[in-house]
Amino acid sequence: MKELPKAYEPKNYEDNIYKKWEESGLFNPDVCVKKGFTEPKANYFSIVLPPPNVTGTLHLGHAARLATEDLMVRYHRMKGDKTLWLPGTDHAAVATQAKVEKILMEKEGKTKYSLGREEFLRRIEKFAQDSHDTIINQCKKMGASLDWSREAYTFDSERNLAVRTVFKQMYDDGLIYRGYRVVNWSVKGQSTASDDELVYVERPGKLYYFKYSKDFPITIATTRPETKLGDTAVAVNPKDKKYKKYIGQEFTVDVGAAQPLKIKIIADENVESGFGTGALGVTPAHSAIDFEMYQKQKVAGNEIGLVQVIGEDGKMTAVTGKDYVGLTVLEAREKFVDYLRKNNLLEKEEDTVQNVATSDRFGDVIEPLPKTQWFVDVNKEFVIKENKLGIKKGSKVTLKKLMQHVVKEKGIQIIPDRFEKTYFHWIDNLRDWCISRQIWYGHQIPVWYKNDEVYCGVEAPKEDGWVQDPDTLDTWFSSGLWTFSTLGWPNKEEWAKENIFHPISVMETAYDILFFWVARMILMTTYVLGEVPFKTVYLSGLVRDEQGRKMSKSLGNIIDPLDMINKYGTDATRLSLLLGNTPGNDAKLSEEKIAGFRNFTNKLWNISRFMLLNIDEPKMDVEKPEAKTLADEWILYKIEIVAAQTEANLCKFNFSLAGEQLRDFTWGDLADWYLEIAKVEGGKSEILNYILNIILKLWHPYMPFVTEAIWQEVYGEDKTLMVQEFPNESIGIVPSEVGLFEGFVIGVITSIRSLRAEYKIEPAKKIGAKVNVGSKEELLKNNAEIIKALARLDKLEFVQSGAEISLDLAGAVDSEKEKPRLEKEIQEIKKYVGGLENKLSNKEFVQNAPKEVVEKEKTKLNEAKAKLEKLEEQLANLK
RNA sequence: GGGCAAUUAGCUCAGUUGGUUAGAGCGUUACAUUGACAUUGUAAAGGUCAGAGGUUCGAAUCCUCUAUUGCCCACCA
Repeated sequence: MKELPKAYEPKNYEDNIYKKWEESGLFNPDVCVKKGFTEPKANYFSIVLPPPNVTGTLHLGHAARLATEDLMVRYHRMKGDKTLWLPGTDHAAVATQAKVEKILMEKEGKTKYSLGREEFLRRIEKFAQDSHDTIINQCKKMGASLDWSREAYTFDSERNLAVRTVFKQMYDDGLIYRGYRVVNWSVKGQSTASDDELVYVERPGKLYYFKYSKDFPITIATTRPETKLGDTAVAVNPKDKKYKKYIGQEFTVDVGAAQPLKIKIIADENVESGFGTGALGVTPAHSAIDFEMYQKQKVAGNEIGLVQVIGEDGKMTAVTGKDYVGLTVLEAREKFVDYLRKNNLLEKEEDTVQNVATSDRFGDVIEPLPKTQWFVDVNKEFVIKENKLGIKKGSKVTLKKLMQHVVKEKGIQIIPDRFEKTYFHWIDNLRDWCISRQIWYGHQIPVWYKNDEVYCGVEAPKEDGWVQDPDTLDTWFSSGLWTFSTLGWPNKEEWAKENIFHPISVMETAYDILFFWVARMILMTTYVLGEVPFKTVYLSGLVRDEQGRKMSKSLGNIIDPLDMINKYGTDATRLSLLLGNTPGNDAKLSEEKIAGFRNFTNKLWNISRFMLLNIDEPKMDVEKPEAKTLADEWILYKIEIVAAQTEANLCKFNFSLAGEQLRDFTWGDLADWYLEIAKVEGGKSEILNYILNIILKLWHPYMPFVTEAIWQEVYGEDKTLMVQEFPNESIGIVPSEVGLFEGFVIGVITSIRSLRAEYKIEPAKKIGAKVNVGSKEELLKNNAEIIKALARLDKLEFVQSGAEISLDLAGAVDSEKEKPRLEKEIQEIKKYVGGLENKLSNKEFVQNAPKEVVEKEKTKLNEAKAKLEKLEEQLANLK
């Protein structure tokens, strides 16, 4: 007989257990094969960890990723799949650089420029390394069974090679180009930002109605008067009668700045006649939309000019003349409005709400500016090579089409599927992807210049005199390669060995990076490998606070997973993230919830403790034992059901449901009912041993630490639960019989209760009836087994005599209340039967519905009829 | 402006293709507790399933509209 400590203390076990797991090497699929836990030819199952940024520490979002993925990985490992979970971290270029810059300024009062590129990068590297170590240790705290031998970094040399290789390939295919475009410029960050990195903020603004000059015929409206110094056209809707006559005309207007403006009147469909004055001042240099108009005109052979009036420093440029140059945007705005006012050109000022684009990383207002940048062309056709996407070799495709194709053709399944719509919608609106950033920390663009020559290559050109493009790549460029760059690509040998894990089985991530990351992986992988990056995308919701708010420092509502682990243990923290959620929906989390799961962890511990007290000699491998009593049959049936359900739901990604069913079984059926019966019946060593093993295995993917702790306490520290075979018991009893057993248990419990009352004995405590058992007569008549079973509780000698004479089940049924209930039920069933008969007599239904459905309906009808008879009989008995 | 969701007990949420009496956890209340577990047990109270209409023998579930909330995309000059 083994005895466990009275309560489970996570701290006494967790770190130790993790260390042992790690030392065993079993997180590595190759080791699992070598040690014989996995068949060499087993199916593979692979996940890559969405690499956490090296800027921060573990937050609940990470914890949720780790818990969910570890759940899948541990399940598949136990099932015998060759299971790889690949860890890594992200260099998060902009975020990391910004953070280090901030620290540098605060601690040393220095800027990156005063340090110089090289020294600054060294500082970042050091920061990244420290931060990396912290976050890796935190992952380990969560119990994540990641294969650390394969750890990768988005900015290490292997990944850098992959990035350069892909860049070169895309460049050669003409999919990457350098272009002069209006980009999102962050003055504060001194860098571009992609469209996805913008956050729109509503601000009160003013809409100014004005004319450029007295003799200009059209009034225009703007919220940004200062940019009007760079206007080169006025656009109107071609259908607008009011302005039609002006289209094509050219005006030269003096606006009090250095140069008079040359304004052409152009037509563009995108101009709404109803908004403002129906005419739009076109500023090609400082508005993405206007720039598009400019390009459209250019293609049509109508050059309208482009004047940059705001510089990268956020100040007015020299072209604006001595009155304006050097002024900030706001100063210039005031000055220009002043000018308009003085010259009676300002017709109206209107208060509006402006939606201003700000930089996600730096927080400042984005200044659209024209700049030469690198872009990925998503609409350019190229010839596709051999591929596994079901597209004919040699046909012409675009990156956009590839991205649409794989999801449309179900090469990739997105869970929940409503996100497919979002995905398509996003792709429809996708514009060329600006991939160059003016940051220092990142993959430098593998392009070199010499005089007017341009060279793109995986390696630098050998001759002297070439200068590399100083820009670096958007982090998502390297993240997009993550599923295969971590598996050795483009190193041929490595890739040949590791590509058995590609495509990744499941990409599990929160829905907020569907576009940033998931879409880009699809883009990159289909293009580079002609293969999908993953078969399934499982999108989790975000973790929010109790009131559904985002967790943030300013709200002070952050729950630190490490605090929770300290207080309640890792298993409880994991459960709180896994249970009570549905995919794609945000989860609300509170400390109370975690505390609740701590209670459950301890409950499982004590269930095991009790079982062990009643197991003679625990064995790791136990065949399914014989049931000696009906209670045994019932619990053995129940555990089979729950094992089957768990397996099915884990396969269907119903992680929450599976866990809840397991919990209900463990706490409800097993602890509250069966173990209580076991106290009375006794002699259950084998069955308890069998059940203990199964529930520990079933729970292991959810609660790896407590289950492993119990396992090792019982079977020795050299054993590990982690690679035990996951239960796949076959179900030997047909479900219709379960009612009988349920009835049995209820009967036993009810009877014990009343016997206790009647004979004033003290049988097992903590027993009670909670389910309606039907009438006393029915119970006695239909369930002779129950009486026999009661007799089998022979530890209570007097039960036999009591049972034989009369079981007082009063209280279970009140015939006064029972009668109306039965009548109501009969009425409803009659209706139900009527409906079914109706349906089945409907020829259209019988002919058109699938056979199984018709059969199912017939079965339902028979069942309902039987039930109806039974109920009518019951009612008759009552009368 | 376009799209996607949500609305079920005091709170947080389930509810698997429409089916008999809508569930769980937490909270509340009452009772119990000596040997697995107070990190416990048994029970009770608490729900016109947001509202209105429709389809159906039958609707929390399907359809339409309305209201409220949240999110995503686009951006209006």
